[in-house]
Amino acid sequence: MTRQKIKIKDIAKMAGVSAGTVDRILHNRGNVSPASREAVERVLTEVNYRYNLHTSALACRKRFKIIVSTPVASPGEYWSSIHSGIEHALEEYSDISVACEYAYYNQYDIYSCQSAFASIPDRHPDAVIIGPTFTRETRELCDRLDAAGIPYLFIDAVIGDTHPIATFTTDHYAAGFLLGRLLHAMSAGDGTFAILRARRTGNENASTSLERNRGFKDYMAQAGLTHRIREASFSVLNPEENEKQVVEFIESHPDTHGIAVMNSRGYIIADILRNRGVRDIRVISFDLTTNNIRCMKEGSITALLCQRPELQGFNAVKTMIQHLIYNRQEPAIHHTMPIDIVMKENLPYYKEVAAL
Amino acid sequence: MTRQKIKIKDIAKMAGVSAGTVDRILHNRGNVSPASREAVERVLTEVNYRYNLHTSALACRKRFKIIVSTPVASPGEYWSSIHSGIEHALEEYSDISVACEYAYYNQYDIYSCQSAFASIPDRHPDAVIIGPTFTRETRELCDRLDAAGIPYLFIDAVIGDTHPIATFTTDHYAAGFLLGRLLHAMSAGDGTFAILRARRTGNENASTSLERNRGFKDYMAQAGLTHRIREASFSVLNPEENEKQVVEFIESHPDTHGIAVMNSRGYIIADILRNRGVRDIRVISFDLTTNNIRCMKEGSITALLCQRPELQGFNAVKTMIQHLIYNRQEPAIHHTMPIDIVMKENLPYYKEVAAL
DNA sequence: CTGTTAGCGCATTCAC
DNA sequence: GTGAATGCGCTAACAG
Repeated sequence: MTRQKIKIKDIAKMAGVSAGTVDRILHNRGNVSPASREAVERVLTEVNYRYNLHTSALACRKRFKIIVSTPVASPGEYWSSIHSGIEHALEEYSDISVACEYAYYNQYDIYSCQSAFASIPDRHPDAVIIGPTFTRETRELCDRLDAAGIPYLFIDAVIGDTHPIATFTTDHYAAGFLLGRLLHAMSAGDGTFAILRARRTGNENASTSLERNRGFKDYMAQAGLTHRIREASFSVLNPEENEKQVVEFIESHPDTHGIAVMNSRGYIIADILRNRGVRDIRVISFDLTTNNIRCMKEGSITALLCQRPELQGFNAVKTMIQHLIYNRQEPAIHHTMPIDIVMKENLPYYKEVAAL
Repeated sequence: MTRQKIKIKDIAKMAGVSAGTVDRILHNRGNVSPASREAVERVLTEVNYRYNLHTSALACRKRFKIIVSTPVASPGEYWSSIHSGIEHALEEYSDISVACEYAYYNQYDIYSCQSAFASIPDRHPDAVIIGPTFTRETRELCDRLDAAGIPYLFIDAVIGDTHPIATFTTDHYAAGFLLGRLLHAMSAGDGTFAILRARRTGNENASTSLERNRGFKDYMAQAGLTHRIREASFSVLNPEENEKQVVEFIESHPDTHGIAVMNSRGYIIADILRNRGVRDIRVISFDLTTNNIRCMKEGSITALLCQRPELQGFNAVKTMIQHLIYNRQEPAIHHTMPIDIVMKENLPYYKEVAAL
């Protein structure tokens, strides 16, 4: 069981070649004879060589610049958690010379995205981490990065027809389905379920909530409850208007048992209900944002579904660093993050950044 | 914002001493004049020195031996997940020379624990990771380790009057409370709730289930439902006896809406119910064991509460490595793991070891 | 195409 | 108590 740590020199010796040759083969650098390649590759199948990221980084004496381009992060909100995961990873890998620069855009303003993306290739990053919103703009950026040979990966959402080295997302459909299941499981009797949709000016990246909606409705259909779904929308930007609409909805649907809010704006609904003294409607929404946490502590939000944004950010940086140092083409891995069900009782233990 | 990376040489220069002196102060190795110490310590309060685990490990060229002593892990069960977290950490920190040796014991046999623990100090480990069961035996081991100056930490449970460098546990009380909340939220009407307790020969470490029980009952009391709790026990070792008892219980309590199983044996109850065609009783239990996962997929277990065993194992090793390399007394940190609520719908995303 | 060799950056350690 | 020398595992550069 004492599996010795295999080093490049060991492999070289076993294969009857030199360390340099092994290095060239490991990194696909070419300039190797078929005979050497074969010898080394046979040894590699026999031993369990784990290459050493840190010394490797030490020796290659490069400094890497990663540009992170995501929607602007408001403190306490979703993207801010992703960024804290990114910062956490930079700490964890602080022995490797990586610096992150940010290129934020306004996720409701396509022009801001265009201008943020336009500058990225000119800044000559070694890699780019993209939190995409607009399909066309993202695709254009990716085309330019592909052309320049700059690796990139997606975080939170994926845009098709691109070539990321990895992706980190949640299965939003499954999350919506789960929301349906939870809301149903927690609601007795014949009440109805409302989907309250946040209206927002501009081209909001709706695909996330659309997927969640689809999942939710599929659950309800499967449970034979489609006829018990009501739908309405409320405005994020106009609180007064908003409150009126929500109250109106509730009053005209007194049999509402549960409300699903398919983005992180659950607190808006929860606050309105609380202010009106309505306490028998369950509200389930998404993401551990400051406001949602407050509402959960107050009891006005029953549950939140969360997608480990810190871990996404952390792993994005980790993966990119490994790619940059190992510098070898590998098939992209698509990571699907866990969906955590958070309630008042297990909330306290989700605060810390999930380690590692 | 370009926080420069501070190195030991920088500190030495700032304090007007040599790098060697800074190193000795950082690691509390003694042989430093008070003047130098003070100078260096003042600099340390001013700059944010992050010491570099990997170069440090590289330079100190030591091999560490960690002994991991836990209950025997059956494949697919709780301790096995902890061990996979440990193995994962060894991979992640494979640049640092650490080897783990195991010293398993049978958690139902106090003698096996005694003999496993007895041999540990003689094997001269650099550190010990303990998954404790028996209070007295553990305390004796810890005394010997304390005397020998060998650091240790606890995983999964904590024994008092000891001096671990860190602990990793779950708040079992909170988990029991949450289980009560969930079971209640998911059960309409006036049905009753059953606590089915697994009976086991030998001195089972009951403190975990006791805490869960307490939390569960406190939730029920708070919700004014104490009178709706029923209790019974079943035998883990005797399946036939077992089935008879459970069936009897169910039949004599036809108003049972939900069953809480306060350890990972939920599948035993779920299987019995399923075989009898009982489908309207919710079963909630603990841990993502193979059998519980199967039952959740089949729909016979409604939810599982889980405590990230992989992460516990991972972080235990990570923390110990940092301690060994940094080699400096720091106050013990007691980590409380998140309690994950896992249902059929979010189950698939919990399979992978939570990264980093 | 391959072997050799000189660092990389840093913490440690050993002669003074 | 100091400062210079050492070496970790790997890569890059170069001479063959």
